[in-house]
Amino acid sequence: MNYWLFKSEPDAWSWDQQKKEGAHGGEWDGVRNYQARNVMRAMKKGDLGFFYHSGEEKRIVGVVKVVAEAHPDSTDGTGVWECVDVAAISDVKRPVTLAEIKANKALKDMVLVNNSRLSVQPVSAEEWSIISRIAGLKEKSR
DNA sequence: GCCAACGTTGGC
DNA sequence: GCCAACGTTGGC
Repeated sequence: MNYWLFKSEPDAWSWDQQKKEGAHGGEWDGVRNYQARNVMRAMKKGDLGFFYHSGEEKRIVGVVKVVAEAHPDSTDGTGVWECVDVAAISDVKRPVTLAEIKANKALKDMVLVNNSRLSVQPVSAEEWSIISRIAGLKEKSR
């Protein structure tokens, strides 16, 4: 099991919209960055990810599950870009802000802290554990 | 609104 | 293959 973080401007694609897609989920489409694409290629069905709102909010607001592994992005005509499908599985009890993450020494190596521009990121098992505890997540979505 | 960081493009 | 110019992202 690996862990990830999906970043989105809520104006472009919000956690509410993600939840409305239900358990079946939908494409994490629109990514046009090779590094982010490669991160998605490494994902396996059943992996978990944090859903992060960038911009005004700058906080983790939910947890998603990878429900389909990398496949061509239906919004791309060139055949270059791929995406995974993700489904919302849980709200966080308490959102975890970027400020909190930055203030936590154990999280100083997070990609979110060091390469904030990467829109799809890996999260280590340790980082996942720390944040999910702060977020008040239930055991099954850790 | 500004700017740093990063990626892409295109001329050479 | 290098690098300047430019565009975008996202935090502040």
